[in-house]
Amino acid sequence: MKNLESVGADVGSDELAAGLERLFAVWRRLAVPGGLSSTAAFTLARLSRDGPGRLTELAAHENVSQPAMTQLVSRLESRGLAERFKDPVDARVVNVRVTAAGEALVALRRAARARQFAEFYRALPAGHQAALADALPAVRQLADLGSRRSRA
Amino acid sequence: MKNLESVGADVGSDELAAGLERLFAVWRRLAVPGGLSSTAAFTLARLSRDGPGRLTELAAHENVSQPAMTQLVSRLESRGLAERFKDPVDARVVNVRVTAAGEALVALRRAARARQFAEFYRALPAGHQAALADALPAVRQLADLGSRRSRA
DNA sequence: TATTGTTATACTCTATAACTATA
DNA sequence: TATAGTTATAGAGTATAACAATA
Repeated sequence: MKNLESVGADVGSDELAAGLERLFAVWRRLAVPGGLSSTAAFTLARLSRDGPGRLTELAAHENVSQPAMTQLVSRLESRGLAERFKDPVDARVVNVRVTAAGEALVALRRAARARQFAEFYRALPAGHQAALADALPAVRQLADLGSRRSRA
Repeated sequence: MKNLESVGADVGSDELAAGLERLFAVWRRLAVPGGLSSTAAFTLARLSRDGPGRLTELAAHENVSQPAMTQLVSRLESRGLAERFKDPVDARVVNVRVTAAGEALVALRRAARARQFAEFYRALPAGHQAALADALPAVRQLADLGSRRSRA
């Protein structure tokens, strides 16, 4: 446990960011099935995780223009992975949800990535495996913090 | 410390993969300067980190076709971020290295991301910060394992 | 009038196929 | 012949601008 008032925390954060940057570079190259673009994959995963959402909200969340999201949703819809449905209180709004096929694909992709990640994980010494397991709650909270900010 | 022969290790790995998936969904949306495409950014960062490389090797490493890398390198070159140079022993080969301007941009982008990551990090309770700091060596080794496999 | 979403158009990035130069 | 890279061409994905419908 370190002194919280020292700059130690900040230095650790920079080094951690550098490590995650490298890990992400590895992560993004993992082979996954489905032939989805990066934005399509993340949008589908987010719909699966957080439930249906408005088109505009999805666009904002993925840092993409509204027309781009219109077309992305159309692509997902034509592949049967997601579908539009009307909003009960505002006729302008288009809501989007994942279909069963979409859920299945998300699960398939997640499993493929998890399988490859497990290979690396198993190659780590026990101490490192334990350290990662101990960091899982922190990782989750970081993800929560990041998701929350994006909706502000 | 857990029993290494149990399935506990695998379960931990799957949950970890799910947590990282969410963290990377946040990570990829962090605002960074420079207007580089995803592949351009990762290629430049990799050249900066691992030194010069052959064009074909870069294409393979980024999971991109050789023509795509030819054009990506041309774009980087026209922006002054990277440059081609001849191989001393094989005239067919094109080697690529980062320029000083390229290094500066990589550093700028890294710093921008680190700054935003630090915000989240500081919002974590001390215990979670410590857990992440303790996991840093494991994160680095995971990144090493992933990079190594891609060159096999 | 402001907001939500779509359509129209152009640009960037990528892949496949065909080509050139060197080994 | 095989390998390294480039050029040619086409398709996917995105942005900006202009539009339609609803609040």
